[in-house]
Amino acid sequence: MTTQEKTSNRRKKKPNTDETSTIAPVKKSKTNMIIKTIQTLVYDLPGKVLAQNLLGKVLVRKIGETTCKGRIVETECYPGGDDKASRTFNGKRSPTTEALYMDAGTAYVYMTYGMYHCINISSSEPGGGVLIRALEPLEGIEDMRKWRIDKMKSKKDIKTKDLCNGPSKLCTSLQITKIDCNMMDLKTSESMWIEDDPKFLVDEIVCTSRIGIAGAGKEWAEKPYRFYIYGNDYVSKRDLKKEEEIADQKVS
DNA sequence: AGTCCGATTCGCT
DNA sequence: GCGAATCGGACTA
Repeated sequence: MTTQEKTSNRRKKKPNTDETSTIAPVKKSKTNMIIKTIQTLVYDLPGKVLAQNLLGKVLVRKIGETTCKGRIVETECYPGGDDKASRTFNGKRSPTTEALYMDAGTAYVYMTYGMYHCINISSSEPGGGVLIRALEPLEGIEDMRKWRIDKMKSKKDIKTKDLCNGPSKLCTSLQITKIDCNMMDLKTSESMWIEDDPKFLVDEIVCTSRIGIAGAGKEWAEKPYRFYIYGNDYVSKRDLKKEEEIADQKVS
């Protein structure tokens, strides 16, 4: 099957209307073959739910003939409204944040520190989005490495583990830029989308505070709006104390 | 027109 | 661990 055929199949799938799960039900036919009803992901959910649902899913990026894939292992939600850390705090609108007010499942890509990009996926709240903070590289790894090293002065080698363990690292690795990807509809785009991976089970989710938003003040900086896959080695910053607590619970 | 600053990363100490 | 890099856009006057 060509990649184009795969893409067209993917787009024919029916949307999942069950808000509590995005895992496809597995049915058995008369011949006892397993028929899997693969569904497109549901994006129209509150950021806090979407952020957790996205864990374990696979972000796919096509650049020309190259396909890169990475499993989403770390996210943060920025729900807007009274969240001071959100760029859409108090419903503030500007040309740059417009993607966050668009249909859930729209990519919001912005430049930060004058040289890096970050990607969010808009959620159901007006002005709400989920930041993708880290991926486990799965496919196209050598291309990711090449693009990352190209951008560095030192040109020194990068371990696979370090290719996508940060929001701007993953954008560089997957060539996600504002000019190419902002306002992209991930439900219909042919160059970037998210796939379910029903074989991959998220064992446990670690929930902790968001990173790099001290300026928003203590109350909002401490909100438990960051989520990552427990024990995962591709996460940008692990909270080992939280992980220990989870480990203790598992034992008892 | 001028100022200020960031949802980060890199390279060096 | 710390400071520099680097620039678009929001905000002020």
